[in-house]
Amino acid sequence: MRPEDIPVVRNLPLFADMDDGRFDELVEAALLQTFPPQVDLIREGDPADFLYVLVEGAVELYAGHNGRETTMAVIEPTSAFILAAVLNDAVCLMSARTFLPSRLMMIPNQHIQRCFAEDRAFAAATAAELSKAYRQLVKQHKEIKLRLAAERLANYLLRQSQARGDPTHFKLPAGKGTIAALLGMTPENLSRAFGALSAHGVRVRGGNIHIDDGKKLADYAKPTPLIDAVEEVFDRRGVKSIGQ
Amino acid sequence: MRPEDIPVVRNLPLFADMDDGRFDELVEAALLQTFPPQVDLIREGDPADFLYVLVEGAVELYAGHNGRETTMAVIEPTSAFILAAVLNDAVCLMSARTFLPSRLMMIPNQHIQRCFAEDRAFAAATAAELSKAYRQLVKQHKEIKLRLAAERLANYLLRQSQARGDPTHFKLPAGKGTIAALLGMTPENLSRAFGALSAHGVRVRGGNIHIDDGKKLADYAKPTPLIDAVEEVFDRRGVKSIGQ
DNA sequence: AGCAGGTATTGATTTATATCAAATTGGGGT
DNA sequence: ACCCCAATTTGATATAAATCAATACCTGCT
Repeated sequence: MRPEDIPVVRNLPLFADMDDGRFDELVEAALLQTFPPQVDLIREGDPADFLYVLVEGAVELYAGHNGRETTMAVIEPTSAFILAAVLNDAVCLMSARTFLPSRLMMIPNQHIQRCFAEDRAFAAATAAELSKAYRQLVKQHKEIKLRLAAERLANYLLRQSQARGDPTHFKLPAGKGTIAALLGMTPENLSRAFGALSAHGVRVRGGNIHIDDGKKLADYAKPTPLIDAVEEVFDRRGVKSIGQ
Repeated sequence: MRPEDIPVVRNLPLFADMDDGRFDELVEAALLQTFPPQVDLIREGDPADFLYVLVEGAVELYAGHNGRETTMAVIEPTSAFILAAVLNDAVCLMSARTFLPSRLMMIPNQHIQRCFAEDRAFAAATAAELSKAYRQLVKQHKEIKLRLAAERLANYLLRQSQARGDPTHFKLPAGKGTIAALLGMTPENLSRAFGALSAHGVRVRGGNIHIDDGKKLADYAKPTPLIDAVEEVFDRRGVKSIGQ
C-alpha cells in the first residue's frame, strides 16, 4: 500500500471531479493489494464485489465458453475495470488475471454505488467512462467482423506504434498467445500473419516489433478512425482529454 | 407527429426519472418524423447531431469498411440509439437505416448534453443505459469469438423464442440477409446453418421459425446467461426492470 | 392469376482459419 | 554460460466459412 499511488488514481477522469471528502472515503474503504503474475482476480459469473483500478502491472480480461477461451482486453495502468458490472450490481461477464506483478486498488461495490447515487460529478464521470468503453468495444467488434486476421494484426501494430512513443519500434504489451486471442486468432495463425506482414515492412524479434515504413504498412492495413482511433473521454468542462 | 407517442417515450428508463418541465423541453425541441423503409438515418463518420428514439418500425445499425459491410444491431421499439456518440459529441461509429416504415423522435445533441449536465436523474439513467448497452455488446463480442456460425444461430433462435411470446414459434425480426450479417456470416452460410439445425428440431418456412423441442435445441446450442441473458437496466430506486 | 425483381437456396469451389504434430527458439534461473 | 521449460514457429492436414454460379422461391404489383 503506497501513498504515492493515491494521487494517480485521484487524477483518473473517473475520480478527478469528486469531492475530496468522498474520495477519501473511497480510499479508506478500498483495499490496495499487490499480486504476482497469473493470479485470477475475477471469475466470470461471479458477482462484481469491487471496482478494480490497476495502478501498476498488467491485467488480462478474458472469457471462456464450452471449452474455448479468448482474450477480451489487455488493461494497462492506470485504469479501472468492470465498472459496468459494479454499477449494475450484476455478475461479471469477463474474468480477469494479472499477467505481470500488479498493484490494484479494489473499491467495494456499495461505495461505488453510493458515490454514483450521491455525487453528481462521479455519476457524470461514470457515464463518460462507460461511453468511452462502449465505443471502444464497438470498434473492436467492427474490427473482428470486417477485417481478416492479417489485417487485424497490421492495424493492431499501427495502433501500438502510435500509442507507444517511437513509431518505428516498440514491444508487445503481452505474450503472443495473448495477442493472438485478443485479435481473435490462434497463436499459429498469428505467426503466419506476422510472416505475411514481413512483405509490408514488419520485422519481429521476440516481442520486439520494428516497422520499417509506417506508410507502407498502412497501405496494406487500411486503417480508419472509425475502427482504429483511440476513444477520448468527454469532459463537459472543457477540452477533451486523451483516454488511457 | 402523434401525441400518443409521447408517454411511451416518457416511460423509457432513460427519461422516466426526469423533471416534467425538462422532458417537455426535450419534446419541444425534438423532431418527430416518419420514414419509409430503407432510408438512411445516419452515416458512420458523421457527427451525432441527434439522439434517436425509435417509436415504431425497425432500424438496422450497420457498419462498413473496405468493401465489406456488417450489421451491428437490429433496433426495435421503443428504444434510443447512438446515445454514446451524442454524449461524447463525437462522430457516429455506426450507420443506421430503417427497414420498416418507422416513426422516430430525434432530439438535438445540445439538448441531451444540457439535460445530462443539469439533470441528476437523467445523468444517472444515461449511465444505466450505457452500462446496459456495454454489457450487451460484451456478450455479442464473446459470442462471435467463442461460437461457430451454427451455434450462434442456434442460440439466437433460442433467445428470440424467449423474447417473443411463444417459445415454439416466432417470426424473424428481419430478412435473412440481415440476420446473417448480424450473426457474422454470409446468407449462404446462414442457409446451411439452418439446414444443420433441422437435425435439432428447427423448422423454417420463410421468416417463420418453428422449434419442435427447445430442450433438444439447447442441448446443441449450449446457451449460457453470460452470453445469452438479456441485460437488465439497473434502477437505484428499487427493482430491476427488464430491458427493451 | 401471372409476372418481375429481389431474396433465398443449393451446389461446386476457393480461401481463411483451426488443429495436430514436430522442430526450434528464447528467456529465466542456477 | 548452460540447461530446461514453455512459448513460438513451421509444416501438414482438416474444418469452417466465403465466394462464385446457377436455380428456385417468394412477394408485391398489375
